[in-house]
Amino acid sequence: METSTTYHIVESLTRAIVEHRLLPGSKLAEQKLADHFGVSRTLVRQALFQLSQNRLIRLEPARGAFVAAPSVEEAQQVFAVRRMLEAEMTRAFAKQVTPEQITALRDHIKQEREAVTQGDITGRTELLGDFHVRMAELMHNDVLAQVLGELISRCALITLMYQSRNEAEHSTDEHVTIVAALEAKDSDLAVRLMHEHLLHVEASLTFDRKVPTQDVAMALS
Amino acid sequence: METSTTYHIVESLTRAIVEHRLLPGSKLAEQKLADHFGVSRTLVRQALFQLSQNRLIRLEPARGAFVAAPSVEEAQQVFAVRRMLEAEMTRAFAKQVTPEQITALRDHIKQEREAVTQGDITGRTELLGDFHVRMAELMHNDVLAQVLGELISRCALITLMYQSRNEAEHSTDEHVTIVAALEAKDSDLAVRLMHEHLLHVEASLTFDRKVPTQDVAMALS
DNA sequence: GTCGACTGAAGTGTATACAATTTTGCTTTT
DNA sequence: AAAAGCAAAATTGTATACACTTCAGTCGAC
Repeated sequence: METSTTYHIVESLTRAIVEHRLLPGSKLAEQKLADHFGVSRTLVRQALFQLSQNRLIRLEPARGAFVAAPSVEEAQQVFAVRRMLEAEMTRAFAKQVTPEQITALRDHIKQEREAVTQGDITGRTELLGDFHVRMAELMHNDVLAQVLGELISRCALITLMYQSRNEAEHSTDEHVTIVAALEAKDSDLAVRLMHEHLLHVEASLTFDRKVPTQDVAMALS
Repeated sequence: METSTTYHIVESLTRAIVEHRLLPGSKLAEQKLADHFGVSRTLVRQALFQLSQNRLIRLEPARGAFVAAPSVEEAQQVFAVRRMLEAEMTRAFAKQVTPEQITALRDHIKQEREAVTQGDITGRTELLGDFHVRMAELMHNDVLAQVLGELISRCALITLMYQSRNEAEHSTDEHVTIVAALEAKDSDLAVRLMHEHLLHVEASLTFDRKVPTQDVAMALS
């Protein structure tokens, strides 16, 4: 089936949503999008369906597509799942870790730092999430990498909404300590650090919840 | 957007694939399906896209849709993820278990036994998988239930291919012991039993691998 | 003045038409 | 006889047309 044109629309809309150029609750009219991208509604509908699978928009029958306004409760559930999954992933990783893997993770952390210092908000959020996916990839388990990727992108909207620069730096620091524990093959420590890391990230999200912002945005659209 | 008609097509094709009335590798021509269901290609294409997300078919650009032939390696990766996720799920479940939850799980096991004794192969495979999803639902974590459901349906094809009646009975027995450990709030035991249970299921799949069957089917179609 | 029904505009859901690609079978060549 | 090339048929990809639902605004009744 088709991929490239539809994929381009998906990417474009994803960026717009994730960069908050499209606010939660906004209506995404098919014809307007079709005109904007210079294609027919057919391709737009394919893209919208794909975005709905990514939870970035929600589709209401006969009413159309709307930018998703993920609830904090859903994000908490996602983090509960991530703690379950990533704790055990970390344990398995520590048991089969190689020097090359450590190097790869340290390289990744370097990229994180650059994004944080340069104030690249979208980039840093993506990289902070990719650290976890990178671990899965280094274990050569594609399924794990994909499931984890879906979980992370599922609350990317929320993460972006609430994450401050301070917290981003803190996350990178924690990544460093996790890699250190992995290098030392101290699996119990690595697992504990990963668990706490995910608790910290979740806590930073739920603290300063700006729920009103969402609702106002919805009302205005 | 639309749901009911497309959903019907998805369900119908899913059953056909899972019941091996459509063999792995078979071509799914859009017009033929459209004629069969009495709808236009538009709805068929929507259904096919959805099935590709469920990994039941794979879409090749400009070539069409084919029933998926999942590899044993992929199934092994799925089971690795399930062990990570479900071990921790079981631990969390044991810590907050209520008598009502135990009753619900025992009810489910009763259904499993009926399907097994009646020789309902498709039903029993579905129910054996649903036991695990049921646990997630009883924890009131919708995200967990959904992720687990996707993982399980992802290798439903393989499970169906290789599971014997003996193994189905064994699985039900293990479910019983897991529930018993949960009732006793022995979380370490429950976790260990769940872990071993998943190892057993995976082992039963990889033992008598009939890989040639797949390839022949693909060649013939 | 407010609430409710009606009417037209706008938007989604499905079918069909057309364009582009792939597949197939025949012909031709070596 | 086997392989390569070509043309027609079949199939997928995209656009458009039409039906049906939802939404907005107005008019009328109370």
